[in-house]
Amino acid sequence: MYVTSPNHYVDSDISRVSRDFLASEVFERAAIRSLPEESLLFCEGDEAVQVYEILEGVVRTSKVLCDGRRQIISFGYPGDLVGISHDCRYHYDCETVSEVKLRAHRKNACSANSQTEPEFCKLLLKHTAFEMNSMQEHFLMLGRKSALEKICSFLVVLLDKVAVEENGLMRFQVPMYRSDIADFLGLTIETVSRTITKLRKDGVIDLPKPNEIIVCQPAKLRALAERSE
Amino acid sequence: MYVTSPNHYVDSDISRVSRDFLASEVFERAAIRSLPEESLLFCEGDEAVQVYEILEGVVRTSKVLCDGRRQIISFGYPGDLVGISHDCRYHYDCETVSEVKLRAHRKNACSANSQTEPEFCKLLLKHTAFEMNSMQEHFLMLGRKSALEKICSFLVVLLDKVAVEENGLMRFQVPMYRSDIADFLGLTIETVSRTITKLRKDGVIDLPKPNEIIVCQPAKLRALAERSE
DNA sequence: CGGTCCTTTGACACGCCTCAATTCATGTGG
DNA sequence: CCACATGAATTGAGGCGTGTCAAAGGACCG
Repeated sequence: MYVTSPNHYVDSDISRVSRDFLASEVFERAAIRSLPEESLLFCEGDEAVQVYEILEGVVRTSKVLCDGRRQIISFGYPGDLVGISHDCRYHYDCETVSEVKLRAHRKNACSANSQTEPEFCKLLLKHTAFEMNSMQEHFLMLGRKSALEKICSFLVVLLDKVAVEENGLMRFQVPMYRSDIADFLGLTIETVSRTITKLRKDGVIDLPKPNEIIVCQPAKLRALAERSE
Repeated sequence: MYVTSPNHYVDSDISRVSRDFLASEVFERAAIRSLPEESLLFCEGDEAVQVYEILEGVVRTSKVLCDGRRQIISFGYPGDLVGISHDCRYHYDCETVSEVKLRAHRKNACSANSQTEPEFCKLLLKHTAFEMNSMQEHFLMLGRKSALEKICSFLVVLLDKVAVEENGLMRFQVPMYRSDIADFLGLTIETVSRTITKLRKDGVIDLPKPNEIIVCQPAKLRALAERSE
């Protein structure tokens, strides 16, 4: 999952398409695995044999600098693929945020044969090309948005992705820690917390629990995601 | 071109591979075009018919927010591909930085047929997967590095990519404006200028002209790219 | 020589970070 | 069922890095 601005040209069915296609029997039977929360799926540098498809739960992909600074690349939700590699090495870490169920496909961009598996290659291509668009949107946010805009953009994405209506209000879970959000948005934990508190005090959102958000004013949240004032 | 940290697993031949392969006669004869500096190649939203391969010169790809804030996604150097799209729309602008010669290929990720052109699809896949790695490195920089680290990382990439030795010192051109560098690194023009001046005063680099850099202490430059002090 | 555009430099403000303490949520053992 | 421990989230005070605004310098060109 990447934080994207509203004026993008989304092929909104790509993840569904991916899921259906991978779930089909075109390829070898894929192994389904379950992992508890906060467990490591793979590391930067590991041999990238498999591509993983998230079926349930949330994962995070990240890179770290030698001094410990971390940048979370993306949060992977059901339907997302992680681990695609062009050279049979993973270039980032992947860990579970919550309990996760996933399907492992024993082919990758490097090992797939374009002659015998053209459809698989085309699927991976569409997926990576689509993901690149999302990453480009995320660039804009990391490089050019304020803390408030970043947090609001992040919440808007979750709102559109996983929120459920309840008494006319949209409610959703935030399964990741504040530190994950901070490392995803290029902020500190404290700034994330302060910004969320500000949104709560302004009546834009409500926080029944730290990991649960109710959006009281979705339009305002979306507006704040675009410009600071 | 993305700013990358040194501890990445690079298939350093990918751009050469791309160039050789696309230059071959496997596909239809591709049109070669020349463009003057500061001209528009395509816009976000345009129909993405073609993929472009840079032969000479430098291009920049960028996205802009409605209020004018801009983020440069990448600088494209000879051997790079720009314009790959999964849904036949370009999702960013592409302009020339210098005079540019390029080859236009009349196929894209969306229009290519994986059955009849498996090699082309595989090539695009390898290219996009490779570029995703570079973008992930760039995330780390945008989100977690200081101005000094950003500038040094940027200069190190140029050093490794285009510098030539002269009297035992590495020298290279910086074809883009300070504003381009600023929008690429998520800084302001003034901060870019101040940081470059600091590097000059510290004796790490020399600036015979604003657009020409001599690296006096490459090791120190590389060290500064990793940690602020 | 004058105009234009880019770059550099300076003064100042402010947003976010740092460090530290407090509050809160959750789980455990008595 | 309630103290206590643990780890996360929140809140506060203060400093620093980078942005903002403005002006000066420099390169290039007609």
